[in-house]
Amino acid sequence: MPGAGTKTFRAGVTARDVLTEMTGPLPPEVFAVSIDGAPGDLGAPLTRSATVEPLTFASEDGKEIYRHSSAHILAQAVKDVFPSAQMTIGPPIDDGFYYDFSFERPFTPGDLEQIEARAHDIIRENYPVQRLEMSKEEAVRLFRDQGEPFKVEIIEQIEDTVVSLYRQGPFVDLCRGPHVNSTGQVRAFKVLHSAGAYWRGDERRPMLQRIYGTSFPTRRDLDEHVRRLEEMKRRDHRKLGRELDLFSIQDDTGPGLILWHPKGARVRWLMENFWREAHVKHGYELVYSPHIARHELWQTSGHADYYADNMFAPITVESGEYQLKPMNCPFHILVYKSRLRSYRDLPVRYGELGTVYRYERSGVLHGLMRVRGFTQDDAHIFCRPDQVESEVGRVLAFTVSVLRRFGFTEFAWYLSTRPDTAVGAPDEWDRATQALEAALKESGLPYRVDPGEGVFYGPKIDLKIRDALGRSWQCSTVQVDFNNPERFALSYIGDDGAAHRPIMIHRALLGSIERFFGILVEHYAGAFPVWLAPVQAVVLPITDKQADYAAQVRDHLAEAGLRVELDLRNEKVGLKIREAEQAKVPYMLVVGEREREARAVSVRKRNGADAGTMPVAEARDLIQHDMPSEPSTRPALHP
RNA sequence: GCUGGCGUAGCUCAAUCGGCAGAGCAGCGGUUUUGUAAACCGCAGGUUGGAGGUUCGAUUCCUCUCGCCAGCUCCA
Repeated sequence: MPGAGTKTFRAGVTARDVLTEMTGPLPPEVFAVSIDGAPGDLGAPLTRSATVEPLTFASEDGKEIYRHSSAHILAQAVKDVFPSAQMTIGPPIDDGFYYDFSFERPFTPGDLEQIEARAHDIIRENYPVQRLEMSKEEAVRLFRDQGEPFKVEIIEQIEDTVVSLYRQGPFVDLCRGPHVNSTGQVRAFKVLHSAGAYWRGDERRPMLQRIYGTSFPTRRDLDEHVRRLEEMKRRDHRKLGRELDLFSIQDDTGPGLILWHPKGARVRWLMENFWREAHVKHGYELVYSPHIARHELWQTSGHADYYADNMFAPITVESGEYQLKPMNCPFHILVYKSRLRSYRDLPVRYGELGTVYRYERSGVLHGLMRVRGFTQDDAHIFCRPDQVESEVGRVLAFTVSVLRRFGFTEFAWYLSTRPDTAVGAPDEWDRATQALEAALKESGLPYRVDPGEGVFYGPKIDLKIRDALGRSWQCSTVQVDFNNPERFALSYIGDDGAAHRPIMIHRALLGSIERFFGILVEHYAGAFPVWLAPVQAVVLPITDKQADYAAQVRDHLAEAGLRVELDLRNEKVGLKIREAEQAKVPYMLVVGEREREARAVSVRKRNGADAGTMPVAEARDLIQHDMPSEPSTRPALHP
């Protein structure tokens, strides 16, 4: 940093003065500072020696301040346009900010336009942003006078005796801060949309009107972000699912239940074949279990009590009540229990693509991402306590290799520790948590600890993957379970001849096949990699004089195991290409008179790339080399 | 589940103030034998999500209901 160094100032000097003194006039993009690592206002007075650094939008802290100030500008604009709207809260969020208002009706698109126009004025007017401090009583009086009951409620819950407020022009809001130096420092500002939200997220409390917006340091960054939002829309798996004829969800079937069409089903079985082969290679045994079971089984497992809200109602049959399964674990446990186990047998690894049904509230259903019937790529590992670490290590390596195969290379790992309400002895928890942590360390994977976020029955590791648009999705999870071995009285005979309790590890790599498929559709924008493409190549004869030859080409490739189609329609090749492009077929093999005479094909790759004319065998090799050569997955921890 | 918005042909969308429901694409029939992202002509396609109500008359207004969308909440 230019001007880095140490200098002595009089107490009470502002951060701005310190920076100016040491590095010269502040560049306009600096709108706040970090003081010993904590974000602060440019105008913050310094009372003791500290390290002062400029903050810009480039840092996470800076981005939050910028968006938080943007939310204040939004609130000021709303109050100007609709003085009767009451303010509540307005925090920054991942890609922007929102502000919740209590208002007599929902905001219309026209309202939002007016609000945005007013916000632009406020930015242009460039009000200085000023921090004020006052006693709680004074602040309560101020907001009560201004008719802001929600602000009063917030202040009354603050424990400090003094609260801070920020003023910009005539507008004042309660806020911890920090904020930008003046409203003009927010450059590119956009109101996005509005939706209802409850005060404090509680549906028994008043419905508020939330306005979402976003802001960036330059118009270009904002445009880029808007383009990204449009790209997300373009890739929406619900839209592509219909356009590519992959799946449907129909009213006649019911919400949250998926119909897999032939093309989608083909991708699914390719995913599943790979999954099964990879699991067998990694020492798993595959099992199958029924979709319903006696309700008593779910009482034993505990689901009937703690998971009841997510279960479909039991089905009454002559011999009692049966329950549609929301989980696979009890079945795998019963397979384990079907005979006596020796310590030599462990670990036992059971895997299943198990379809489960869960009652999800109607408002939360979303395409393939949140459904009522889905297939978990589930497995349960029964092992000795001393095997937990190595088993978890194996799972981590396996997970990475499988996800890489599907095209994901960026991972974020999370270790969740003991929550407040938990079963199992604390020292058991400590040992298991240490085993998980050791496995992460051993694997060389960077991870974050989420304290208290574990499941009640044991600690867990979660993995989030980043997709092509930079969004992250949680798919994989590895969970240690102390509870079920206890509930089902699982045991194995140790080398001492006595019975011992095994530890159970639940794990899913893809999470749900449906959801993971949806993520793949969006990640690839429907253009699946060749190994997953429902149709890998289409043969396009130019006239029906090449029909016989085109059929030979098709047969040749099909015999080599490729998924190939033949387009014999009486249409111009331009149309056939257009439709193959729209279907995102990776290879188009055009055959006209020239190709027929030369026993060749003209290869066009999807997105227009011309790969030239070549013999059929060469085209076959070209396509085959565009796929991973075998389904095996070697551990590949380091991307 | 809650709040708001929206349901018109297979898809994308029109239809003034309550006055005969329409287009493009897809489909079907024909013509065309075609060289790297849309040939031409014609035909057919609808209980306007469903039920009820107001009205001489409802896609349009009202009630209920089902579904979808954006959020909230939830997410072992």
